[in-house]
Amino acid sequence: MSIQIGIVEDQARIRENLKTRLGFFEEIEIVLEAENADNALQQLQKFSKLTLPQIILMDIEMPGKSGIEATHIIKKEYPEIDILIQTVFENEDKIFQSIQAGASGYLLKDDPIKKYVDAIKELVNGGAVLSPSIAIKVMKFVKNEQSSKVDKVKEAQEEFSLSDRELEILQGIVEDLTEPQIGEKLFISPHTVRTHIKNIYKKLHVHSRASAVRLAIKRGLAQ
Amino acid sequence: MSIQIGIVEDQARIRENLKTRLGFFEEIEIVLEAENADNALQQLQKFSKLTLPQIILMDIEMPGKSGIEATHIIKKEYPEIDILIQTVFENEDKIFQSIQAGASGYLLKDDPIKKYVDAIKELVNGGAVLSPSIAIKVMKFVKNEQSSKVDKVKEAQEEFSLSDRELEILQGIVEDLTEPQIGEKLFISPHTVRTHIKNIYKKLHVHSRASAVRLAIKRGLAQ
DNA sequence: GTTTACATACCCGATTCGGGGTATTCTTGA
DNA sequence: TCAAGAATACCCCGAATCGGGTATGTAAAC
Repeated sequence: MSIQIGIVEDQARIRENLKTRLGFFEEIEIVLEAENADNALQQLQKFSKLTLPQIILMDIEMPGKSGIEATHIIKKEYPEIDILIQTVFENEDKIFQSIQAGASGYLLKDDPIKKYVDAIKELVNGGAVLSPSIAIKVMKFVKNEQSSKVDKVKEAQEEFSLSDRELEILQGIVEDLTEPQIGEKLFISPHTVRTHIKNIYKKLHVHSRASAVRLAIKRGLAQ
Repeated sequence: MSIQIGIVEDQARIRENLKTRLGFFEEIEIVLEAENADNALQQLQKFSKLTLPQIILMDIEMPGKSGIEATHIIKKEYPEIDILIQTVFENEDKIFQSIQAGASGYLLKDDPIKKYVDAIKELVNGGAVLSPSIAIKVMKFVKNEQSSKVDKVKEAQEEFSLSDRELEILQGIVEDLTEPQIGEKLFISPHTVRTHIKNIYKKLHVHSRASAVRLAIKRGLAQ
């Protein structure tokens, strides 16, 4: 039972090349080819549910709708189709937009055809495939999203040159404590709290509690 | 020039198995083997900078320090060493902890040896490698982290039963506009703004701008 | 010794906010 | 028709914040 795939690629030379080379693999059957997204979408309408391609190789840069937009639409109307992006783009924008659109794989155009075949097989088995240079960017993203909370606070504290005391006062602001309440908590006069707040606002370049809270949360100074 | 690797794995049978099978590849040279993290760290101290292994195959579950902890330490003291996790664990906890610790690859123990060799080569070339069933989890994570901003706002708006107008007023609060300024912007009286704010606070269960801003940002109602 | 940063403390007037209310009109759904 | 929600508008008053200042003492670095 061969794997039915589609190829969406605006450049005829590349499309024919892919078709030819993938055609050598008897476990792969090309059932759709399109030169742009709209053409692909039109063709998809003519398939019955049972004969839809299982995987579509999708270019990104095409006239009319981009491959990313097409991915959005296909994943919405045909969720069972897996999209394997094939592209020259290694920049993070395109990578993350593709993932967001629902792509299950991201290969580069200069990856060897063997990699394409392996990827197609993995996708059919419910996995995902990332070219190594893409995988490293994705892992970096994951690492950054999960940076230790403590480290982030320290970094931001340094960025804004806040003293430890000022960070404590800021925490009181974020918790919506009044000046006297912060004073009570830290065993200082409300007047002292007021003075610290003025200094904090100066360092953060804000003029109100609302702004201070917003910045503190967005920049990792508080939760 | 062969690739120098290390193997850290507590189970002797698996360690020997890996060693034997990888030993068949002449582009790979095993220069370190350890039954646990501490042993590996001790051995690493005896290498000169020039002879350190380029890649370490790291198990996760071991007595004493886990492979994840060891990865942390190694990436800190020997940042040029790439860590390839080899493990039975497919759960997200372990995946993300490993990535956070600095691993460049994550393979499963039942992946074929060919995949190990390919992964080793890719890591040396500066890429990263994820087993397909791991890649799909990572991509899901990325997709979730990047959920459409518009969708999130709508969901949260519904969660708090805010009207469209109330959402606009809340945006004005987040932007630190005064009541008269919000009124000017939306062509209504400051009194009207005041009334909307009261309604918003009731729905959000807050009592101040600071709290409203904090909640709005944390819950996706505003940026 | 001097300077800077930090922590502490205080005063004052102006402004805004917050919460207690009041009210009318329009739209939608039962 | 009625009720509820939304949008609009207004009053009152006390509380709290904000920004302009003032000041002293300590510690560390030059």
